This record gives sequence, C-alpha cells and structure tokens, in this order.
Amino acid sequence: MSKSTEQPATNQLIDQLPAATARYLMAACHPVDVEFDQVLAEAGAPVYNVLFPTTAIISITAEVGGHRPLEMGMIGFEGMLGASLALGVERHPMRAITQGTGTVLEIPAPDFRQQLENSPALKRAVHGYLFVLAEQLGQTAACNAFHEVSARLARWLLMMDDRAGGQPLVLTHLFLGDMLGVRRSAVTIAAGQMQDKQLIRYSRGHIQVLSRPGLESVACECYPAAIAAYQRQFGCA
Amino acid sequence: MSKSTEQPATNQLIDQLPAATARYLMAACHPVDVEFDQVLAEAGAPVYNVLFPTTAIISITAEVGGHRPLEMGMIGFEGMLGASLALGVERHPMRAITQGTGTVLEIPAPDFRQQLENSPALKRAVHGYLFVLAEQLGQTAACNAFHEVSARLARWLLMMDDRAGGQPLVLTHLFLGDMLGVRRSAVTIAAGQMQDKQLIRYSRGHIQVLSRPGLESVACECYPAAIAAYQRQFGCA
DNA sequence: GTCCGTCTGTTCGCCAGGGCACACTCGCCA
DNA sequence: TGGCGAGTGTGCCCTGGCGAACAGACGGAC
Repeated sequence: MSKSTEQPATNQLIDQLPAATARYLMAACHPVDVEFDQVLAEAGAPVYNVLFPTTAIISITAEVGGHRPLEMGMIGFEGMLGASLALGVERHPMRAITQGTGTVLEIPAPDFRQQLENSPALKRAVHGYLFVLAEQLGQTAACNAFHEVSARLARWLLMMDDRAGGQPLVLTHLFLGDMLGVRRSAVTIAAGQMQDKQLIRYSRGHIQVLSRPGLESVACECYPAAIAAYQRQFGCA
Repeated sequence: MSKSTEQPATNQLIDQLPAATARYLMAACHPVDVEFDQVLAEAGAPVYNVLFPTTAIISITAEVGGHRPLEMGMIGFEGMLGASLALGVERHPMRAITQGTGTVLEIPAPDFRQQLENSPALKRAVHGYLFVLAEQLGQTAACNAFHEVSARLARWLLMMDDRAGGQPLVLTHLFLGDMLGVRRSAVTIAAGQMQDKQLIRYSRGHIQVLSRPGLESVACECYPAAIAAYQRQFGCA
C-alpha cells in the first residue's frame, strides 16, 4: 500500500493531448489532495475550478427530494470534472463527491476557459469526453432500472478498481448502497456472496478486489459497454 | 383537431437565435413528416441529419440487452436531435424514436456542421441545449429509480402534453410501459385511476389530458424541476 | 354484418428489494 | 480495560412491481 504502484500520477485526458498543449495545461494546474466523501460540486452551483483526477475518484450523483443521492457516473484519471465549461455553461449539471482519497490536478475556471479558447485540441478532447459521459449516463440509468443488485455491485467494483490502480477501495456497505440506490443490507448480502466466492475481501470500510475475471463474470454487460464507449472515442482503455 | 391550434409550427431553439442566424438556418431546413414509433437514430450510428421538431415529439431511449428500451429524455419543439455534432462527434449517443406523428425540420449533417462553424450564436444555443439534456437525463434516471409508477406516468403525460400543444396523445399502454420501464398492466392500473379521477381520458391508443393541475398534483417533483432546468438555460418555458 | 387483430381490464402467483430492528464485532480511545 | 461507535450480519414482515395468462371490447377491413 505504501509502495508506489503502476498507477499513473497523471491524467489520461491530458496525456493524450498534443505535447505542447498538455504541457501548457499542466503548467496552469496544481495538485490537490481530496478526502473521502467530500462534496466537490453541487448541482446547479458555479464551476470555480476544473479538476483532473490522477489518483482520486469522483462520483457524479443525481438527487431527488427525500432520497439519498444516486450515482450516475464515475470520473477517474481517464476524465475530468467541470467539462460543462466547454459548453459555455458555468454551472455543474449534477452533484459530485469524492471516493476514497487521492489527488486531483486543479485549474481555476477562468484559466481553463482561456486555454479552451486557445487550443482547439483541448476543446475537442473535452467535447469528446462529454459525449462519453453522456453515453455512460444512459448506460447507468438503464442498468439501474433492469439489472439486479449483485451484477451492478460487481460492475461498480470493477469500475472503481480500474480507476484505483489496484489499491484497496475505501468505502462502507452503506455508502455502496447509496451509490447503487439500494439499501445497506442488500449490499451486505451481495458482497458477502462475492467474498464467499473469493472475488473480493473486505473489512470495516475497506474492500480489496481479488479476482477481476470472477467479478466480470458476475457483472452485467454494462461494464464492457462502458469501456467500449470510451475506446470508441479515445482509442484507448 | 383539424383546426390549427396555438401550437407553433416552428422550433423554439431556432426561434431564440438572432433573426439573421435563424433565417439562414431555416433556409437550409426542409420539413419532414414522421410517423409513430419510427426509429430516427440508433445508438452509435452516424448522424446523417439533424432534426428540429415542430409538432413531432422524439424520445431518447437507452437499451440494455434483453430488455425493451427505456426512455431517458424527450425532445419536442423546444429541442433538437443530433446535437452531438456540436461536440465534434458524428455518432448518436442513444436510440431515438418518434412519438405520435408530426413534423420536424431536417437539415443534412454537413450543412449543419458548416452553420455551426459560421455562427457562434448557433453553437452557443446547441451547447446550452446539450447541457439541459444532460440535466434531464440525470433527473429522469433518479426518477426511475425512486418514484412510483403513477407519479412517473403523470410526469410523462405532462411533458408530452407540453410538447403536443394540447393535441391528444397517440400511444398505447404497452408503449407507455416501455417508456417508463414497467409492464403494460401497471400502466393500465395507474392510467385507470387517473381516468377515474377525471384527469385524463383514453381509448384504444389515444390519450387526452383533461386536468393539468390534477396531473401536476400526482406527478413527482421531477416535472417542475425539468422545466426549471430549461428556463435557467434559455430564460423561457 | 362478420371477422379479426389490437387494445384494455383483471387476476394469480411470485419475488426482489424496502424498511426496520436488533445483535455482534472490530478498532479506537479514554 | 472498559466503553463506545461505526461497520457488519441477520432476521422479520411488507409492498411494489414482474411475468404470464385470459377475457372482454372496440374498431377497422372485408
């Protein structure tokens, strides 16, 4: 856990920009550590900063009155928060909270807007990411409507594991239940079955993925679909 | 039904453009009649034409294997289909089908792309609409997860009625069930209760809204929320 | 008028998941 | 070392909605 892993300390969306563009953008960014369950954005609130996660993971959630927030999308080192600036909108469309701890690259909204003006390549990348995010939203919504808890849990763990670079995940059954829109004990049961099958191991708010292939066989087809959507747009995983 | 109503024969997204821009765009459009349950776009398929509904209504649906498509968003005279071109993406993110019959203004994708290049105002409008659509997606997803059938049905009827300009809606319980992601007889029961309360009247594939206030009291808060989201962006209903 | 297909009404069994409650246990802290 | 609180295991009853099946009813086609 303390030794450095293969997890990149950079952001993939930035990395695939032309070198000069990426350097220019990075020069305006500074790294910030975020903590677990921190609210990074409220729905409808102004975008003050744009965040490019490196080791951090961000969840996009939708809320309706009287219920806990439901996860609609996940942002890790492959994406960004605040992309709506590239639509000329200065508000966040949804709520965003952090998963676990980690680092993001932060750039003030005015600086980012200026770089968007100056770099067609950057604008193209952000626009492409917005499209992928929209596809992910639709996929997740249909998944929540039709797939059962265990399949959704498996998919969620895989998506988190992808973005955490093999680090143990820091989250409780209660938190997981919120993300999936189910009650806590439903998660306890599904997670218990996965632990029995040696797919994961967990204890008091820490989950370790043991068998990705095993999880993939439990997960619904929404997991490969989400990866394919990203690949179609950016040509890499 | 044959007499012309207050329903505008134009598209609101076009109307709120600067006059010259709107004229230029309209000149490149030609009206097309669409029929009930016609597939206008498949998920991932190329965008050949951009459509601006005037009297037609389009549903955006998400699919997962083995289940019928689930509605994620609705496009009427306030919106457009094919907005992803403004993200530089030539594919549709989701499936799109028609509701009832009606007219759309159609413009070939290359022509539209060129107009986007030439008109910052048009690009701004389309980008803003994309943002609203994203908000609507999130809202709908949370609504599907948490709200019960009758509330969602009421919301859906209100949204359709808004876009149909008071015309009777042409759709069956089966079709409605697909949109809401529930089975046909669940719709029959919910719709039957609404008919008992004189909120709607229906017969063999035709539904007439009788009392909007009544429906609004049954619908969940997602209905006013969706309207507010549009107003925030465009300053009108 | 007769036929037939579509749309609607209704029922029955079934189950995933909700809501709630309570017990246990691990790790932390006084 | 004892207490405490968060996290987890487990049980209960209940409900909304599913799946499937069948019957009636309306409307268009012939």
